[in-house]
Amino acid sequence: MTQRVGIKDVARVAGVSAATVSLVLNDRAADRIPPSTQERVRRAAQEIGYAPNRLARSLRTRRTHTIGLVSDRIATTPYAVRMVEAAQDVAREHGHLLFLVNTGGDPALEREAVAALLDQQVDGIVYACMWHRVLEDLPENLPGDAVFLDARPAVGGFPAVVPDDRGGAIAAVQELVDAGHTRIAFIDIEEDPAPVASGLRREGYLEVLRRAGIEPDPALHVRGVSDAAGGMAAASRVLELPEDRRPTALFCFNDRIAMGAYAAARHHGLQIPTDLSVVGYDDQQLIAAELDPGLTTVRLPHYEMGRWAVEVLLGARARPADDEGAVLMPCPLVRRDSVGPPPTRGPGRRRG
Amino acid sequence: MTQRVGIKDVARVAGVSAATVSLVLNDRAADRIPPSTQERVRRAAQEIGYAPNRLARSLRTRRTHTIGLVSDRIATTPYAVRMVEAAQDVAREHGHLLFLVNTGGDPALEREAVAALLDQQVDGIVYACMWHRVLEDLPENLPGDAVFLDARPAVGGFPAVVPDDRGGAIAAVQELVDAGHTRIAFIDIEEDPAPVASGLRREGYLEVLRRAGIEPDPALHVRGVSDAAGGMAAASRVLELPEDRRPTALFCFNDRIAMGAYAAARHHGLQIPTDLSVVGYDDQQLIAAELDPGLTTVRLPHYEMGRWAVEVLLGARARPADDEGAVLMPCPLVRRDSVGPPPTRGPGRRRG
DNA sequence: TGCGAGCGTTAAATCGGTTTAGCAGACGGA
DNA sequence: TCCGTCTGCTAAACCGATTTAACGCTCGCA
Repeated sequence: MTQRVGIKDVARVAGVSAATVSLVLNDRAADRIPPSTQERVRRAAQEIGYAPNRLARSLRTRRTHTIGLVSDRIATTPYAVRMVEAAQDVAREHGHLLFLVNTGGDPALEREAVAALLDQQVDGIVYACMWHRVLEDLPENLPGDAVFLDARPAVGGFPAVVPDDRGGAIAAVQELVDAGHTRIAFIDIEEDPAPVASGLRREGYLEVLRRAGIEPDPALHVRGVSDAAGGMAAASRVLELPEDRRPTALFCFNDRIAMGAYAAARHHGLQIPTDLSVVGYDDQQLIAAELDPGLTTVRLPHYEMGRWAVEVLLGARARPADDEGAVLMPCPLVRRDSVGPPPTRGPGRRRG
Repeated sequence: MTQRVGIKDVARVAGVSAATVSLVLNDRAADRIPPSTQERVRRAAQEIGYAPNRLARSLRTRRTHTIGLVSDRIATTPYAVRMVEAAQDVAREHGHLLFLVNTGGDPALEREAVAALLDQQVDGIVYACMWHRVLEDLPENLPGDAVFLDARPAVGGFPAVVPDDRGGAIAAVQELVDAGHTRIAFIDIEEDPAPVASGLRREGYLEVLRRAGIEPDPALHVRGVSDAAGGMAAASRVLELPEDRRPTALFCFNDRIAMGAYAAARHHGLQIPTDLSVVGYDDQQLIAAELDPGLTTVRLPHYEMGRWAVEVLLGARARPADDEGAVLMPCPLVRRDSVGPPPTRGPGRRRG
């Protein structure tokens, strides 16, 4: 695993000094060294397969061309994995290597991870979370130029990017309103404390209703445990409402809830999308694309956010001003086959 | 992001030389330096918050305490993500940092990634694949002490770990036989070339039938595209067989296929597990645990394999002998609720 | 002949540690 | 008193690159 050939070997073969080799290979030679010598050096390097020891280089230049991604669990759960992919892609595009550290959210481990990365002289650190979070306590050794991904520190001054959950919810619910629905339930998740996304998506939901002049019905906002079983239970509750209060469409907090909603619909003999329309959130490939019919949902822009974070970190994208707050990345609607017009025979439209 | 305090600062504060500081902090002082001095040095280091620059240290010691994980896509797909988690865990336990590189399977990128890691002087490289694969061509610059994860190089000499697909299939099908089934279909996937796992799981399937004295019925081995729709189509084909040839149990190549099999069962008015038993493979949380009823499946030991690979790489676990071939990691059966005895009224048992 | 300028190249310092060889001083024994 | 040993510490080399200051040479010109 040791580096065989060094710059001195190249120098010897080319019949010049190590300094010349360095100059040539780093294109600092410009007009100081004649093309003939440059050619000789390059050929020698090529010939003996020279590749500079990046450690030595970094020690001198104080730039390692490495960055660290410290996350709670994103690299180890199937949810937000594309953020890692994006981070890696951008790193590679800029000739950087990516250190990955998972902390499981343990503050002590986080501190330790940041310290280890700093000891390695990384050029920058991205602090990423699996879900949209607001962070009260940060590792106190986090460098000032860290960038936050899918998380927003309570204190200002750090660039941060989070999904536009409110906007995504608006798109989702608008899709249902556009299809003619007026009785739209929001199958939220039950968690304490309520996740940031929950509040924001609810806001979006209410916003669309308001714009459409639909009076929100508190009975249509239910909560369930965030899995298919929970979604099934919660969805059942609204589907069992008396016919005139029953929703014709469900906006589900996430795709797993939606998966449960599908089961509930089956249970109640309702066909999707003929009798009931469903929209999810997250666009989880393993669910949304595999359900039958395919689930219309909102995509979390993990890849885009990952790119943004590392691009800002590496200076390839302008750092937002300190007082700008977190950047909101749009969540696009992904249309599949779970939305249709409300059933004509069913609970009719009231105002829409 | 620069390191403020260096070893010289500690030396100055403690009133000794840098050499002494180094000796003390690396516990090479033993009996050469009196406790009082050691104490003084340590206190000074603590006081000014000294942490050694790992780059400089590595340059001298020729050990970076970093390893590289180059993979096709594991870090960016929800499937085998736990391998990354394991790799990271083991790395941390041994005081190492993990470089992550995804190549998407592109040989040029792979070569480039390996080169970049070697330039960084990593202590070792794990070459990982998303699925159990046999590799014909390796990046030619891969160091001789690389370890393979979920992949087996065609050439020998490299430690490698893969899942025991044959054993997992045996456990799965045995579970069905033990429940009393004799007509068991294998819903395989259709891919060209056939994945290694496909052949191995088929072997396991046939092995159990043989042991149980059940004549394999070629009509019960069908293939479909590897997603829920494909699984539904393929499962439908066997469920539409005449009643006396129809299977009472399905062994599905993976959980997505099984998800489709659930849909097919519903379509044919069959209740799981009363009318039809189903076993999957992979134990994909998003599917197996969320289906209703919960899917009995076989777990791919991603975490265990990831640990194994990095432990071997770091010498924490004995390297298998060169002629041993790939290590087979057991795939445990995960019992949930999709297996029951065959229906009594249904297609009866023939020999079992 | 002497001098300055420009050209091509390199010696040497540097980054921040580790490691080896050895120095200075105290002490003990002959 | 002298020598050897032991104790406690440090100077200096080293890892492998980058970077700066400057050297030697040639050439042109006065």
